[in-house]
Amino acid sequence: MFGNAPQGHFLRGASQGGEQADQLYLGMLGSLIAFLWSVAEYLHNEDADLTVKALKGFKDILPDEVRTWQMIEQIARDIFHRFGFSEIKTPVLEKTELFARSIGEATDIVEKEMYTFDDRHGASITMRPEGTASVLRSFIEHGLHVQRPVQRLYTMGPMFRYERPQKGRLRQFHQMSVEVLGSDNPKVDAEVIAMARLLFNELGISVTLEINSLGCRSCRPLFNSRLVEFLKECAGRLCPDCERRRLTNPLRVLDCKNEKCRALFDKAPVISDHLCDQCRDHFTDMEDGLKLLDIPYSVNPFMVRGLDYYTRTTFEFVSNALGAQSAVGAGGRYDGLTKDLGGPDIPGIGFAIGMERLVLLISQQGKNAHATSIDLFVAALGKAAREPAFKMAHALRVKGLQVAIDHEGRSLKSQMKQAGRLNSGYTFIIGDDELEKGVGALRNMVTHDQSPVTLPGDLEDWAAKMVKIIK
RNA sequence: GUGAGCGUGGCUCAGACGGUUAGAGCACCGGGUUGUGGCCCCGGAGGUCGUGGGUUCAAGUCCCAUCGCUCACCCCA
Repeated sequence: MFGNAPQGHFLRGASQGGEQADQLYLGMLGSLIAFLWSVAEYLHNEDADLTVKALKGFKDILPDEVRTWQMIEQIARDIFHRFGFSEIKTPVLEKTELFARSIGEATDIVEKEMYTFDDRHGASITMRPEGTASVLRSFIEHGLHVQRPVQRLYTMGPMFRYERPQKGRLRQFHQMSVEVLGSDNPKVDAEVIAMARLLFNELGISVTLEINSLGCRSCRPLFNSRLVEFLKECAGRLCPDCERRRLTNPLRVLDCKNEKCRALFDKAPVISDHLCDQCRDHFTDMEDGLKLLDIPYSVNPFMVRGLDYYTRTTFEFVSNALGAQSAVGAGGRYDGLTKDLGGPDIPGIGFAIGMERLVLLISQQGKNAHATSIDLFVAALGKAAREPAFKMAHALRVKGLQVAIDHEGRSLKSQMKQAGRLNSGYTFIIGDDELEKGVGALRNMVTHDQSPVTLPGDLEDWAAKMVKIIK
């Protein structure tokens, strides 16, 4: 913003400073003009707003909203633990190769959405766009499959994708994701789906479940080639979007909302007709599992996932209250992925839930986070009371109470107001009178009862006594 | 990457056909109660009307540009 100001004027003036006084004078004048110039330029600069704002698509989660996040996380952890899952935390940065190999080179995520850059030694690294790849990398790297035949893991944290932000979609977003590694049993698929279902139920939000099977590496190619062939016959009669998708992402075409396209697709090949025997059995066994647990669902043969690693079971929890980004949670089976990442061939299934979308739903229909509250507000009146009050507040905090205190020397009325705002259970009032008598006033903020409490001789004993009264 | 809508105190928004000191509610601070919260009443602080330019005697209002936000396409959690 000072970029166009004349440069080097000071040096010029200084280096020739021995020559003549008026030259020095001219140099100083030049400096002054340059300074005024840059100030004027600064004042006229259209980017003169000096406030630094968050990056596009990156959002602050303010304290009020954090309470909702904490509630979600607490309920989620509780449920995951009930199902025998353990938390794992992996780094946000990984080698770019990890995602290229797992998600797929040709996917939108890898092609144009990743935050990828070279580190200081020129190695290509990427901020994770999703969680599964990292968890599997860690699983393989530490040989977790050796410790236990079936591992149940979950993780929570930020993910990054460079997309145009819109409702329910940010560049930094957060997921809770869950992985079961080491079993290809279809009942595990049903169990994992049931767990997600339970989480939505306990959060009080209504979502519908859609399931599908994408087949495996032996039967999907056949379906794919039939589909591509079919679409080739439709060429020219499809909507522009579909004409494009026909070549880039054939499965997506079947999901088109255009009526003319839909009419054409009546005769399109359907994945369920092309599943191999094992895949079909797997799917029906999973359906049986869902029925056994009374999990309602619908089969959506057009459901397609944007990550290449999915095989067989895929599923999505959708809501019509989210705008265009209707999926709150989604996942599927990814048998073969560990092998692709250079590890042993271990089957797996998992899902991810988008936190921001969950929060959006909860704000509309879900259960509210508890209001925050504290145990006690210590109100000190007058200079003499402040130091003892400060010591008492600390002693109570050491004993485990949630205590607030005001250091600004405000009026009692103002301090009472603060206590009310903080939802304090009690207020302890100490002023000159109380100091003199050695007795403070403990006010119950709910019943308005006020009772005298002797000021501490021994701080610790006193604090212990107070805890008994208040708790 | 493409398209549309919107930018006025911290938040939600009013501001007729351009016209003189730019308003309200919520929130905040103080007072009414010489030391007692939520309700009520009174007062206060807080805005270069996103930014730059243009038209005009006069621009929050009209025009152009630019930046930002939002929603949608695409794609995904």
